[in-house]
Formats: sequence, structure tokens, C-alpha cells
Amino acid sequence: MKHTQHKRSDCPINFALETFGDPWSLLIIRDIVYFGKKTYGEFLESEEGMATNILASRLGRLEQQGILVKKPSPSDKRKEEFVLTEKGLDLIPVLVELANWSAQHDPQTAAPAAWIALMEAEKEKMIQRIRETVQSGGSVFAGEKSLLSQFV
Amino acid sequence: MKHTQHKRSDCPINFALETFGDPWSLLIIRDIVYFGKKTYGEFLESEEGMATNILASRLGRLEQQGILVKKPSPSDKRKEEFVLTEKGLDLIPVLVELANWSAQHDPQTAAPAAWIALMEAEKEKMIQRIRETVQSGGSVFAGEKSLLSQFV
DNA sequence: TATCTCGCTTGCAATTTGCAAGTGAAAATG
DNA sequence: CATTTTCACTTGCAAATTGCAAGCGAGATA
Repeated sequence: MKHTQHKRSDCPINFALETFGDPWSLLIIRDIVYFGKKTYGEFLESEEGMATNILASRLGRLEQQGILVKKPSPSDKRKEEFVLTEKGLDLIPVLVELANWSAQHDPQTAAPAAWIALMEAEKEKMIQRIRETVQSGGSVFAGEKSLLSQFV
Repeated sequence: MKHTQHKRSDCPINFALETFGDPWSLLIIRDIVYFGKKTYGEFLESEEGMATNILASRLGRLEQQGILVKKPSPSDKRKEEFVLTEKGLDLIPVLVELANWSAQHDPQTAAPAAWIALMEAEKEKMIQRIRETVQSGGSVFAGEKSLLSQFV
């Protein structure tokens, strides 16, 4: 598939797949939303081990699609921080549905049962809270003020 | 990425991406849910134009993952009908969120505004109705008894 | 001043994709 | 029935993409 080229169709499912439907883009967004990662080096450390050139390519693509913005780190001028835009934050419901599906169908899932239960009980409210948390620099699982820690 | 091989991680987002996160699998599932397609030849006709060998490969993969089942067509012994399992039907919420996101962010989206409005107003109920419709052999947009036609 | 860290880029081999041209079995046609 | 068409794939091969390893320049650290 020629990813950067012509649009295959105007179907919304196809648009989404062409925009972030490769095997890596959503993992980057997951890293931000769930684990509070922000820099190139942090994304590289992820368990799934993506290649450096692919990471660079995907970050560039997500940026030019307006899903991420790159900002120089205030503390270290070598670093860049990647932050979700509104368009990027709007992907949270997609992540949530993907996670719910896998939690239901993967017997070895690493998804915390408590979290999935919470999400299923109050989906709309929780999505809103995830959004607010990420917007203010926090994340679902990582960091002291993680969203999950507020519920246990 | 080696698709059929080892699992990169037990993260639920990663599991979903490894299962159906290539650029084509969800288009097949879209064809079934929204357009009532069932056979190899019908999938091939889709606007996005997937190659025959890729289609065969993806159908095989979705089948062995238990998302689709293949049944010989009752009317024509050359044909096979591909039908969603429960595991496959559980992907409807994912499709819905992808479509909502694109409808919101693609100015040229082909998603009917009336449909998107309906989905946003009553998401849970509509997902349930889509599921029942597809389960009984219908689809969202195609066919006389399409789900959309019941609302206009 | 020298070394290390960080965010990339480059080169290249291996895998995957996309296209075109089959193939065998069943259905339609004459 | 004999022939042609339809259907669900398979095969071969060139082109694009991926994955790995090794840079590289600018800024931080010692």
C-alpha cells in the first residue's frame, strides 16, 4: 500500500486506516496516553521494540497529520517532547475499544482487570477523565498522579 | 514486523494491532458490517482495490484467528461465504469509533451525516442494533432491509 | 577539553506488497 | 453434452517497505 500517496477512498474506515492504521502509530499514541511517554528515547524503549528509522518516520507522519506536535523540552535542549493535539486526543475512544476487545479475547492480556471493569462500567465518564488527565500532562498508568491510582 | 510469528507483547493495544492491525483486515470487516458483502469476489470489488493474493492471505488469517468462518454457499458450490463470529462481531465498536473519528476529522468524508448523528446520539443502542442486523444477515447500508433505511 | 546522551539519518539485506497471469472445479450457455 | 464463463484462489516477479546496525551533529555532563 502506498501510504503517503493518493487516498484509496473517502470511506471513514479507510481514512482512519490510512492515517494511523499501520502497525506502529497507535503504539506511540498508547505510550503517550497510558504510560506518559513524551520523547523519542522513551518511545524507543517500548517493549515491542520498534526500529529507530520507523519510529522517526511515524513520528513525522503523525506530526504532519496534526495528531502530534513536537515541542523542545524546556529542561534539555537536545530533547523534543511529543504531545497529542485535540485530533490526537480524539483517538482515545479508539484505544479504549481496542483494549476492551483484546481484554475480552486474549487470555494472556496484560490489561489490568480492575481497569477494564472500570472502563466498562462508566465508559463515557472514564474517557473524559483520561482525556483531561493526558491533557494536563498525566497518564493512565504511569507517574505518581496516574489516573488508575485515583481509583484504588 | 513479523506478523504471524511471536507476540511482541501482551499489551492489549498491541494484541489488537497484531490481530487485525494491518491496512486491509478491517476493510474486509467493514465490507461485511456496512455493505453486507460475503464472498471473495465481492471483497475484491471494493473501491480500495486490494490485490487478490493479499485478500486471500488476510481472509485466511482472520479465519484462523476465529474472527471469520468460511461456509460453502448454499446456492453455488463454487462460492464460499465469510461470516463474522462473535469475536468478529465484537469489533463493531472499534469500527464505530474509527468512523466517528474520521467523520470528525476528514472534511471529505463519505460518512453520511445522518448516520453519524444517529450514532453519536445513541451509541450503545445503535451498536446493539448493528450487531443484531449483521448477525441476521443484513448490513448497515446495503440491501433492502438495511439498518439505515429503518431510520429515514 | 573530552566524553556521553539525544534525536535522528544512512546503507543494506530481508520481508512484504502489488500486479499480472495462471489453474482447477463448478455453473451457465448453446 | 461440449464449450465457455465464473469463481476462489495460487504463482512468479519487480518494487516498496521494514528491520538492523552503524553513523552523526548538537547539546549536556564531568
